[in-house]
Amino acid sequence: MTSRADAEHLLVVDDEATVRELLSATLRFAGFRVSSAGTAAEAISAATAEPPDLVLLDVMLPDIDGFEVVRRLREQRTGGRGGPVPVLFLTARDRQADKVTGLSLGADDYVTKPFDLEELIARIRAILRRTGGSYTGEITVGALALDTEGHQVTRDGRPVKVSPTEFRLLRYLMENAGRVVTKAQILDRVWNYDFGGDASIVDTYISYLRRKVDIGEPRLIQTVHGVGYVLREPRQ
Amino acid sequence: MTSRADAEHLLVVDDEATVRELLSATLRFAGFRVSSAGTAAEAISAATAEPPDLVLLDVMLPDIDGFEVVRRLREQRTGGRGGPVPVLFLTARDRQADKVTGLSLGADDYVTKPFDLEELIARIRAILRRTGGSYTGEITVGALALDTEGHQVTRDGRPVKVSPTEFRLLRYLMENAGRVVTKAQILDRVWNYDFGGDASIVDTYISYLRRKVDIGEPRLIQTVHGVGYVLREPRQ
DNA sequence: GCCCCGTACGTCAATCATGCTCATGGCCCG
DNA sequence: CGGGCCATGAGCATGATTGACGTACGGGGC
Repeated sequence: MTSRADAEHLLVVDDEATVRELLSATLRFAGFRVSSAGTAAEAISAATAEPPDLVLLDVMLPDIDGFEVVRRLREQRTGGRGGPVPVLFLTARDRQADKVTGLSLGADDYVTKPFDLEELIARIRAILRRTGGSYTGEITVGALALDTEGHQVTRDGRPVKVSPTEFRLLRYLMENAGRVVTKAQILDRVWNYDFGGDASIVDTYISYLRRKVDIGEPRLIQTVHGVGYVLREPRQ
Repeated sequence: MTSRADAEHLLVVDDEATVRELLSATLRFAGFRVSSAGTAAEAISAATAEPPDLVLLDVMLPDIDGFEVVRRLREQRTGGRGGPVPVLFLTARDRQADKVTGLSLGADDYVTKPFDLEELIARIRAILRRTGGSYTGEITVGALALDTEGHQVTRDGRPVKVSPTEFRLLRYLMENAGRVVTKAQILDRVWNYDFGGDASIVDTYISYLRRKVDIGEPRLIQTVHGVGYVLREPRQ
């Protein structure tokens, strides 16, 4: 799944190496191709070398500010698909956010640090979808459909009401349909990274999901004893 | 959705880089192609290079005043569609407004800073519509219809009286029908960008709207717990 | 033209209602 | 027997609603 040649190409720009690496690793795992840069100058040359489909940009950089970077990127129309590169801003939660808030309404979006990685990936996909990428807002497995933009789940076309956590869990399972995911992976991706509780919460939520969305035959959410869970359509 | 080659082309002229970026990002997201300029001289050369369909012009520029810019733009008949370029003036709320009002130059319009972005986009579309664009002034979702030009809302054909803020909120929800929008997004787009208050005001206005326009079945304004709100027609 | 008043609107805070999250623990299956 | 399943309920976060207050605006009287 990682780094296919046709995968979307992201450019991560942040001066903190830790953040940069965390992001790069996560995004690569999520199936993107990722470059990174620690300064504005690096960012611009990287974008010139290989035009990204999306730039993740820390607003506060050591050399010049993020807005200036955006301007320069756009001057060179470095968008991987022809148009201006969309930019997702990374910003601290303080008042800097306000400025960016205004700035970021739309193709440009923003997230405040510390951010939730699932959330981040969702935003990235939303932007790519809007700017002509190949993502559709809908994932389908068997009779189940999940609309990420509308936050709606349907089974055989009928809407099913699910809570936010249930939604995130189901989305994760559907994104990884056919692949077994461990409880640890689920905890990492679906719950906040600072979640302190017990992993058995995953059992509980799997149970909730089964009751709500997996009541018909065939069963889609399957347990792999001692390993984890997998959502798949049994072979026909 | 962004920046198709056939999208309307706007030119943003403002000497404050922040405002310029704010506008550019927002308008790009709204589907326009956008150029920008920080001075009158830049504006004129940009308009010559690629004739815009509409100019957004700050009245107070460092080099020469906005009206002079308009005169020069029109001398060169730089309108993207043949006629004189329509201009949307950006002005402070104080005395400047009167001057612009007095101008009353046909297709032109003005907004006072601080403006809310939804309002701005609506005005832009209104002008483009008048000058030959393709936008219609009406949005419909289910039994609800909203006339962006006449500032009128009807439910099953019967008019509903809504306040200005209620109108902007409903318009935003209708423009994003089927997509969940967070309270933060609503605050960003529906309230002035310098609104400092609490996000709970959104709840309040949702409540107002429901009482006024969402009293029949099926309910169109739905709450997505922990995420935001969405206006949609339930599946049939 | 000026002032006064009433209405409408926007904002905030308090209260109430909802429903979500998560720990616990008993039972069952592999 | 360990791992998984799921019912239960406490505590908490979120949302809905309403009332109160301040202000802007418009109309009418002087």
